[in-house]
Amino acid sequence: MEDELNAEQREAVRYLSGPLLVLAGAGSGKTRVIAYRIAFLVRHSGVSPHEILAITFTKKAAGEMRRRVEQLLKTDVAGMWIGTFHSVCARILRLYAGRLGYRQNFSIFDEEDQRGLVKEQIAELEISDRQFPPARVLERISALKAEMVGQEEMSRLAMSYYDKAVSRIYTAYQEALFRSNAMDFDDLLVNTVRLLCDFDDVRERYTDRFKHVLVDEYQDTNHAQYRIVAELCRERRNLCVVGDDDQSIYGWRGADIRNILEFEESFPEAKIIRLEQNYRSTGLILEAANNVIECNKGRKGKTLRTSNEYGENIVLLLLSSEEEEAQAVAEEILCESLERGTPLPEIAILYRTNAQSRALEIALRHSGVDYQIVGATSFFERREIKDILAYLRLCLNPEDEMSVRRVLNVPPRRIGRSALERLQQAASSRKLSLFETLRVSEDIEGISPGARRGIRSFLSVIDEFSGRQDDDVGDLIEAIVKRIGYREYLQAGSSNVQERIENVEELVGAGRQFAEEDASRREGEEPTLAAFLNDVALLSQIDSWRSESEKVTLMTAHNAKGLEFTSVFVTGLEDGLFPHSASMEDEEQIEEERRLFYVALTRARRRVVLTAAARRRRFDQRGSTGVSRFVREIPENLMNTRELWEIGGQGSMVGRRVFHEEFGTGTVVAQEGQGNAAKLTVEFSGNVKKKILARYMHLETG
DNA sequence: TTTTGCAATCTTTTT
DNA sequence: GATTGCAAAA
Ligand SMILES: Nc1ncnc2c1ncn2[C@@H]1O[C@H](COP(=O)(O)OP(=O)(O)OP(=O)(O)O)[C@@H](O)[C@H]1O
Repeated sequence: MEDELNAEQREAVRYLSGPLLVLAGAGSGKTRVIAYRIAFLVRHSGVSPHEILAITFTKKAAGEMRRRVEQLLKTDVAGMWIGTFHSVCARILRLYAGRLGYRQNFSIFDEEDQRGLVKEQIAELEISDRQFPPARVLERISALKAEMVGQEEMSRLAMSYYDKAVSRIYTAYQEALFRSNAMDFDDLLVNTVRLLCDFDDVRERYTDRFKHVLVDEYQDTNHAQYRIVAELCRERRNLCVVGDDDQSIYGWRGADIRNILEFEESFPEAKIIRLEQNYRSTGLILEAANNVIECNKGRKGKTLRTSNEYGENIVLLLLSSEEEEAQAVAEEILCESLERGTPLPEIAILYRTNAQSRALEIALRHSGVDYQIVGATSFFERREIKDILAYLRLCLNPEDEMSVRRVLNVPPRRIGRSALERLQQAASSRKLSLFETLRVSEDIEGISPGARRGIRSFLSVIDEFSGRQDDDVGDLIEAIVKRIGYREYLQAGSSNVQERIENVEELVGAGRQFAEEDASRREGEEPTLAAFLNDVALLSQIDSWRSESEKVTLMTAHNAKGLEFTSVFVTGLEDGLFPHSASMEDEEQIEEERRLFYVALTRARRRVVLTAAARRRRFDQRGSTGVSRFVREIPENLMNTRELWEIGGQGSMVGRRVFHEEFGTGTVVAQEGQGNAAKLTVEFSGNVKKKILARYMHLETG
């Protein structure tokens, strides 16, 4: 088994004398170290799988890791805990949430729930939601939680008007969550830290159990996650983390790159092993990627070499519009697949923002290239699915206010805005949860008889099914759908009836499958409704992706983290898009964008194609956009540029920066005609104006 | 109360 | 260019 490792990897696999950081660049076999290390521990160090905790970035990565280890050991490792921080925390909290005053069956609020709840608090506090957009406030709250700054601390620290308002919202939000017996994503981490710190017996249970802890993608952990790791390793100190500071791309959601940069300070006796051999990419791709990432400051600094072939140049395609860019990508993919025989699943199209997928989809469909999109609206985010899930959540936890609000009147039960308002008022004046208020709604004035009947019928549904939480999940879903007449409801109203009904059937199927799933994949956990809801709430976008035969994959660069493809297309490489304009004011944020570009480049084994469009339709009318600065950081001799853009393309060139061989750089002030035949009036430096045919100009790329 | 239609606002990335 | 929010009509 060990001959599939190089000397440094082997050292990392075998090192057993305390905290270990494997710090290494892209494609250097870090993830492989984790898998082999687990196998090594089990086979040669007498560690039982049951005593190992491994953290991956996604559920999908966890599944692959488990499979890899089982392949190496040729036995199953059912007892090993492997999953994301969030799923591991949820599992611990299912047992111990009671210690923190929650009830066992707490709900996990997804982003939509969170936003709704924040919004509600803002309204209740009579704060302007124009001045404090819920999404921004939520971002802020989430960042605070990731940093483990509690409400009390925040209210003490808040000095500015803005922070004081955020602090009040934060407090109200936490109280509302607690009233709903619910946790958001951040609470899962924060509450686990509290549990491990404040309850010795709980901590001991897990520190006794987990003799070894391993963490992949350590560069994207936040402070709360660091605390969890630190608590779990407090005594044994058998910790192995792997990561690459140059691939830290989640700073914007609270990930703290210092976790990896300052690992030695946190764990003073730590050993650091560097891997310098890249097994994934061609020499040229690596050289390009290295040149880009070297523009960042404050790095650990790493060497990365490869003995793979040097390979072919990167291709840079410059197009006039988003549509042409997409078409060019589609054509290039057809070529590649026909001429070189690259299988479509070995090709990925990456982009900065999800919105970019649209044009690509149209072009691919047009060219008859099958594709698969990661992200977008996933199955479990569809309205009909979330409706049913809300009922399931209520079976376990009727205090879940967001779910009550979601489905109290779905299907319609004549409980409209006025009735809901009454209920809400009564709830807050009597200090009851919304659900409890429903129970006593008979004594509440101003509710129409129809609405009263609706409330009774809603309550009877919930009562009926909360007694049946132990049913097979699939059966339970089917029974609920029947009981509330959900199919009929869909049939009567909405668009896409067929599709929606099929989705409901698929959910029933997913429930059945969950109930039957073999125990090893669940690490010995029972297939309870709570476990099902956990799973669903904590799915990540990439989890639904399986490399499918004869399909190219489209996804954001973020989702491509950790993956590899023979051929990678990185699209939309314009200043303002990648790097994104929202990140362009701040040097640190630009560096994160650069790391993201580095991640994108290093996904490729053999071929990289970069594309940019001169014009792009966007509602927030971006001004002059040139080719991304990141592209210009790649040495020119490593790229073959194909300028396929028509300089005067469709639409106006006025305001664009252009370049002329003789006169240099200027700005277009007027245009007659279209395409390369257009006559452009260009103002060059020193107020020199010239009228020149577009075909003699170049679009300024920088 | 529900449905429909228009308007405003928004997208950067996601567990 | 779509989704969500709000107002008016049924
Ligand atoms: N010692 C080795 N010999 C041959 N191939 C290897 C070796 N180690 C790793 N690889 C291969 O190199 C590729 C990258 O490995 P892996 O995904 O573990 O790297 P990584 O450092 O986690 O990458 P990244 O940080 O870019 O996600 C994989 O295809 C893996 O199979």
